[in-house]
Amino acid sequence: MGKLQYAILGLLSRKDMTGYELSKEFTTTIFEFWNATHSQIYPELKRLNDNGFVEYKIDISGTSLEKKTYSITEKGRLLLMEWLEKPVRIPPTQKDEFRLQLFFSHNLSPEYRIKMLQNQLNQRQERLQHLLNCQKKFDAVPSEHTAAFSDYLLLMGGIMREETICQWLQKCIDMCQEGPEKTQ
Amino acid sequence: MGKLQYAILGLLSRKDMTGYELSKEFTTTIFEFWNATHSQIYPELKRLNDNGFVEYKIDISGTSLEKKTYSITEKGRLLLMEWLEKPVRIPPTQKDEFRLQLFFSHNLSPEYRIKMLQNQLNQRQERLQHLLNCQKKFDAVPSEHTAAFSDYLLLMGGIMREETICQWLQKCIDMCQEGPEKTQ
DNA sequence: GGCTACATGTAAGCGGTTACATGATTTA
DNA sequence: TAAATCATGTAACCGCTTACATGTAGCC
Repeated sequence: MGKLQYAILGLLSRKDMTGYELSKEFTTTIFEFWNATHSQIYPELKRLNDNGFVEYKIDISGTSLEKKTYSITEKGRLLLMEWLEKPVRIPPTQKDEFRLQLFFSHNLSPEYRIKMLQNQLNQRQERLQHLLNCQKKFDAVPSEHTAAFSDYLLLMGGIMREETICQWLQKCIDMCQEGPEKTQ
Repeated sequence: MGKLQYAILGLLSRKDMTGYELSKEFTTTIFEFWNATHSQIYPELKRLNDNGFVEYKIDISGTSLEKKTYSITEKGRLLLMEWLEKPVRIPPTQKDEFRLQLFFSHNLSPEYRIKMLQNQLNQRQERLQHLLNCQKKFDAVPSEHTAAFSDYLLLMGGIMREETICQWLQKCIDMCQEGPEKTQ
């Protein structure tokens, strides 16, 4: 049932990697929609190996440092495909601390509510800028079936999402400012 | 550090409630951005009570059924305010199984990729429709400082988010269909 | 009388985070 | 030679889910 195994199998389906390299992939490439640290990854790799979904060969770098380079097996590829073909129900809840705060913000002064909205807006604009910079690295839309095509779709989704959140936050700020101005 | 306590304190700041009623709030009112079941709520209420953040009085309904109606204390209100005033960093990762699948979808046939995108689109459209129905219940924008105003802002955000996700998914489908058509 | 909703708890297990623990290699 | 990075593991703890467990009240 655990999803981490599919994330690992998926990454290994793109490229053979060590546990260390996998953990870097989690914090750099796919951190927007999944993450894991080495303390989860190493035990999971052991489990996947025990069940025959991955295998590894040991490389020696330098004189004695052992590296386990993992690759996905045919059995692992079947498990990955099985999961990919299974339709996913969108979860009813996406936990979001900021939204929770906003929901209870009637306890706050109007200035403070605007302050917290502005703070979120700044952070979202920063993230949007970062994603737009990532998009610049693509000089054209990658052709289908390449791994880069999926990257592009996900990046596009991220940009659209951040843009909308920024619009929403701005609209919230505007609505909060309308009130006091009218009464003055 | 646990956020559940703030969710409970926030709900109790709106209205005195029993643990049972709280659990219903989680599954009906705020389920979009937080959730919890009674097996988490009851122990948490006990902890909050032990620390003086909430208190309760026992009501008897019928002849013998005991209900503990909880209310937030002054100390609890201070803790809630402290949290509300603390700026929240947006988390780097929002786990999303569908995006993870899409990221590895180069292993899939083009038809299957479109199928999974279409499936998500259907689900998102359904949710959007539901949120739009909720919005109809507001015949006007509630005035600031009322609890309903926050409800409205959150609902607006949900609608904007779902609309954008639908647009994104549609765009993904279009881009996946462009390729094959060209080659035919 | 039977079903659904009301009402309150505990326990086992899982996924995930943080900290503990060790050692080699590379680079400044 | 000291620091950063590479590399692999384990352990304790926490939040959350699922299941266990019990009993009352209201409705058909």
